[in-house]
Amino acid sequence: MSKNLSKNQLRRLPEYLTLLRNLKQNGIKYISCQTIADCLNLNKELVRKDIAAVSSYDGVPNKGRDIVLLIKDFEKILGYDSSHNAVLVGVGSLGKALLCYDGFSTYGLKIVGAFDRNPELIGRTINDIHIYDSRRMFGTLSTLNANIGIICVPSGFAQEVANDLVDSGIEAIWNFAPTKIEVKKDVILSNMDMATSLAVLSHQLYLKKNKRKEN
Amino acid sequence: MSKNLSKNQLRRLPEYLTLLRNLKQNGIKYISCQTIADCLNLNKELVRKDIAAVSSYDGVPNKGRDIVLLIKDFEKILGYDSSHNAVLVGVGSLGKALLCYDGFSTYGLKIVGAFDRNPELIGRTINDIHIYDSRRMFGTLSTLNANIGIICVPSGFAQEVANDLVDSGIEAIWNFAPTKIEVKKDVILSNMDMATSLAVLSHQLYLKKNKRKEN
DNA sequence: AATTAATCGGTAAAAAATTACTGAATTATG
DNA sequence: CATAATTCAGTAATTTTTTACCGATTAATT
Repeated sequence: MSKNLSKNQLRRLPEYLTLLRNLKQNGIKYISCQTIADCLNLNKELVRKDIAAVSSYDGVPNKGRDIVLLIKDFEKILGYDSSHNAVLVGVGSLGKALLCYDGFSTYGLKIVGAFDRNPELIGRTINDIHIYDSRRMFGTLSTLNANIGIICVPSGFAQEVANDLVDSGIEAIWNFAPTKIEVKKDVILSNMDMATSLAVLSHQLYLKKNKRKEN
Repeated sequence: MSKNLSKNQLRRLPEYLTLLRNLKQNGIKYISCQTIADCLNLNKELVRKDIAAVSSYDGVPNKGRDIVLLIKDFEKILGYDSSHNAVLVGVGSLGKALLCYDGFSTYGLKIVGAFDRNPELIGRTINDIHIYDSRRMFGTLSTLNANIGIICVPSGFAQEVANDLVDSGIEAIWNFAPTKIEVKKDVILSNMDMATSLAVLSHQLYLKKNKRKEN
């Protein structure tokens, strides 16, 4: 079980995990790399490599791997086993949506508090999550025991909020604002980039349109 | 200007575009690949390749490229120039958030209608976007002139909704539901995958934690 | 007007990722 | 109990992506 996963590999892991969880739901006990590859339309050798990098034990010939153990390996590598506490900053439309979104627990994420600077929101509760004054982040954060900060403020404030989070001792930032932010390199940063996701789709529409013109 | 962009390239394009738009805001007129590389912490040769694949004209030595023209090239390749009309299906917490989100126009996307099957929502309007009965998708969709469908329903209904959208003649699907959906191959599909984004972050937290243990 | 400095595009080299292959091991089947 | 069918791990080959290099070109400077 190596720990040096490439970025591409890391992108595939959640797909495997989703599939495995589904299969387990359907009563499957053992799973082979070949089967996974077929399900996800991937090359079987690629899957073999990925699984080998994640799995803590060898597969069984003509049988595959115990799906329960494999899921555990994935969850461990992805850090989904030990639940992470997160705080969300910026209770606007997107922020509210995320507070109400109940799917995060699947990924071992729990939102334990929110911050905003709007007096009308401070003190209120959304989906049992308390909203604190973002100007008092430093003190509040330490009591919440959170190590992930979710940024949902408008682009113009994202960097400022990131700085505050870092100053308050956060370890990782998940940025939903459509802008680049910079943090010192021992802080982990992941961008939830709608632009990128949309770009893939939009570019293909562009190609399709041009193809039509040609004909 | 080639049109065969690799997936990695496609992922970088929105970053370039965001940067270029920012620079333009700040009054920059000309931009070189070197500068772009420096700003984004990328290899300059890589940037050169990417720009060459997108730009419709050559750069000027010792000067760079006209930033306005370059932005236009990006917007064209990404399909952001001709505005795409989209409909959103599933006006739950996330769906509402997206309806209220005003950043899509930056990407040439306009939500022209929404669908839900909840009678309390049907007929209402959110952010000037009308909510229609999702059971009457087929007829309604044709009047809205939309070619992108945004799926925001719970996982269990995502495939069903995708089928309805395809049957109603949609060209592309942007899936926000945390599940895999399948469509016939002439329909474009892009997943807005929070799991993937979170995985990157979560895995690094895992590595960090293990490192601490070692010491 | 000549020189300098910086950029470009194209090609070549290096690195990384993916795919293919091979032999050994194990379960299931006849 | 032997055979056949799968699967696995590890290595090798291929493809793709990224990085480096080089001569030509052009704007700015003197």
